[in-house]
Amino acid sequence: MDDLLQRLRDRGWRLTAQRRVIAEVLDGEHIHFTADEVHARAVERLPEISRASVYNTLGELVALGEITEVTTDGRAKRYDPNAHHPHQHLVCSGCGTMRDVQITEDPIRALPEGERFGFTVSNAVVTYYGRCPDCAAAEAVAGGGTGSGQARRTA
Amino acid sequence: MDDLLQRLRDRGWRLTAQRRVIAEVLDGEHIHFTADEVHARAVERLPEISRASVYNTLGELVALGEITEVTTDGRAKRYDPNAHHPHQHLVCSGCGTMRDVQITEDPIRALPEGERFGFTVSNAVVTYYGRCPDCAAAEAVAGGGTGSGQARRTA
DNA sequence: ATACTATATTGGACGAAGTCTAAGTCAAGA
DNA sequence: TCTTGACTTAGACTTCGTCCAATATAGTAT
Repeated sequence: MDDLLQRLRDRGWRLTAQRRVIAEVLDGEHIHFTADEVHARAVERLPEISRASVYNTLGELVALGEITEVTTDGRAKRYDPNAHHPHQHLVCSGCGTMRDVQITEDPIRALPEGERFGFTVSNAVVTYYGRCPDCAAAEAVAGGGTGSGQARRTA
Repeated sequence: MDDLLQRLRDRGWRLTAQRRVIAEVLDGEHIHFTADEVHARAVERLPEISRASVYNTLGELVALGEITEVTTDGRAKRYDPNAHHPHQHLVCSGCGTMRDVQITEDPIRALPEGERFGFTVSNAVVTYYGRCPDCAAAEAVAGGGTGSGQARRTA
């Protein structure tokens, strides 16, 4: 973590209390927080920190390659501190929880030359969706619906 | 397209002018529109159609499996009418263009049992990122910058 | 053809997520 | 210590999407 702060200082970052706290929050957990979650935890240590600073700092860390932005569905972006080890994500379509996973093959090899349309393909993001044990259990209790949820609003 | 409307009627859909127009818009193009783009095009044919109806109808079509919702970045969701042929997406990180692509392997098989953490994995989404020929050419002309741009806001 | 009713539509209020701005603050170097 | 440009802040604003009560209407029964 000190590594992170040192790297940032080396790149000309001004080290403010806000940035330090945000770095600490990201470092402490292996969870992928949303910006609001980062803010909530930062506030515990530095009550006057603003949402804008959290957004600014997260954006800068992404631009510097220190963290990765993950957009799974239409919900809030999540920030993945584990940017230095390539991995994919497994997301619960019930509650949105996200886990890092390692896969056994390079997905880029599954894309044949004839399907590249002249693109220079540099990156593949694989996201797995499913139900986490908790949500699966909650569903089993709630009764045997199809599980896809919310086919129609109830007006 | 009549197929689509027929399928929907068979499933008990009430066929309204609004739904017909939305289906027509989706059918006409191979582009993946946002909800607002769908609305804009629907308004041309049925000026009084509301945003709410577009959102409702798109949501229902997704729930019925007739179209697919695609979220690439944190922006508006896009709707992919090509839901009956499984495919993945190739996105240009320069201009955002998106193409449908077919891959040769089932990505779910690349996720070992030990990496599933008790989840019931039902779906895998692969998104390839790269440069389309146009953007690559533009870069070559513009000179050798890193191209990732915008490291810091200029206050 | 008419009436009926569950379902669909509408506009607008509301909410979540994120961006922007102008004014004030402060870390780091001279 | 002084200076200054980078950083932070509050809050207005934008975008995307959802929800609601009131109204309209497709499809069916009569």
